[in-house]
Amino acid sequence: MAARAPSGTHDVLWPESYRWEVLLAAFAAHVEVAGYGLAHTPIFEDARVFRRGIGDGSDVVGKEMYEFEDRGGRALALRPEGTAPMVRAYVQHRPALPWKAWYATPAFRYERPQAGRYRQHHQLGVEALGPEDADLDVEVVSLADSFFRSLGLASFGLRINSMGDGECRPAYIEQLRTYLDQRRDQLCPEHGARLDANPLRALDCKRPACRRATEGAPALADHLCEPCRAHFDRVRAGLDVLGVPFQIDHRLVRGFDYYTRTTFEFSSEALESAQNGIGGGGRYDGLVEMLGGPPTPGIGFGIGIERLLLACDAEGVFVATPPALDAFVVDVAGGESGRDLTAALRSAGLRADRAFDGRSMKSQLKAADRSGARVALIVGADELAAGTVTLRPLRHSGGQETVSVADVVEAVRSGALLGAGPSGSVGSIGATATDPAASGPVGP
RNA sequence: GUGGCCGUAGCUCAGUUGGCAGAGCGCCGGGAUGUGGCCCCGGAGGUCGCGGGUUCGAGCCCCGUCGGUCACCCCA
Repeated sequence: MAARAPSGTHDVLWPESYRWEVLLAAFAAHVEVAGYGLAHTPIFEDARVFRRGIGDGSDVVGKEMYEFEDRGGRALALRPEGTAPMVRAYVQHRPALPWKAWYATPAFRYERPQAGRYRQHHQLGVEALGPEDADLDVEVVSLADSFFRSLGLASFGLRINSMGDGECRPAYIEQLRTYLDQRRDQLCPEHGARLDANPLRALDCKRPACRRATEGAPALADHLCEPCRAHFDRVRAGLDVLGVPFQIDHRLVRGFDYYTRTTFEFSSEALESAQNGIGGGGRYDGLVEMLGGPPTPGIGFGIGIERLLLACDAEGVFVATPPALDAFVVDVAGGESGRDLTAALRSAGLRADRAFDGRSMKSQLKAADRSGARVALIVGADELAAGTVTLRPLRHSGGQETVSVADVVEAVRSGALLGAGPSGSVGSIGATATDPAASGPVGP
């Protein structure tokens, strides 16, 4: 039996991995101009970091966490999400507030894989700690929205809700519990049983039974205390002014217990599959305290890279094409000359590859063609004797040219015979990357 | 965790009432003396996921198992 990646995990190979590179660079650029700095935290944490923050009763902690004991008997867990570790890092190091950080990380959940759902997936996200200001909520939400749009996405929706705070939520939960208690037999088995632990979950349930039973349930937004109501109003007004379209969704509860006030979720409308949530987040004003820090508000979002790219595929946007090689070296005269020429090209900053194993010229040229290089540099017995190299364009049918060894690097660099100069070194995104003319082959 | 569907070459798949394991693409080589793509010829590559059963005989039928995939729940 050949070895293979564990269930629910996947490899990202070239050229798809190039797309990931460009995506990460784009995200970094997008959030760093807004003052967010990259933070790396461990891929596993003391399991209590998640139990306390996300909540024992949540699905993610209760049945999906990858928990293990290390050789020293410590209870650890692979991170199921990005926020709790970042907040743990804040509590431990106490950087100055406001603390604005971003991350890119794998996340692990033991679930049955399906389209758009993995046991190891990858998230991009930001966290902003300190301000209670509703304008920070607006900043964080619009940052995600504008990032999606910068990739070319257009078919997605944003839903927002307010979860209230310690002041108003307990009273609302009692009201909801009373309402649902009278309809307990109508709820689906799972949420009927969990009604006492967390009745909010029933609002989020998609089963028709729960759906019907919660139809006329009181909405949290109608029971917010004055500060929470004012906060929510200002968030909505800010999004309106910035032109970020959204819908209020009273059922939007989300699966982590730490959320307070603003919660939000982005869904692709282009994805056919069931898992169409491409990003989500919310405010977590109590989380820092739960992890042993001083009362400190915070808000953040996470974006699922795999789902985001699936959504891009569905919309036909964010097509990142790796830059072509500048040259491919073919040597049928012993190999020394080709070896040295390849090294010289690379030292000069050009993208160059070559053939190995002394194959026939036909074979080497075939490899040159497949490589996507703009030009083949051929060294045979004649060139070796004359101290020259033959430049053969590969992207169009023009003639070839003989250049002295000393002039080869400059000839490739200047794009002689090629109809264009050498390719750029780093990919770009958005309009540039989605425009085939900008990243496709060149030539007359 | 539950359910549907599917496991044949590197990839996509065909394989008739059970009777010699195939195609396309890809890969390697060749098409005279030094030239890629298009075309032509040839070649390599398989424990038919694995284990049992039925049968003279199983890729095909039966049971189990593992894997993949989609869906539920939940989430990125």
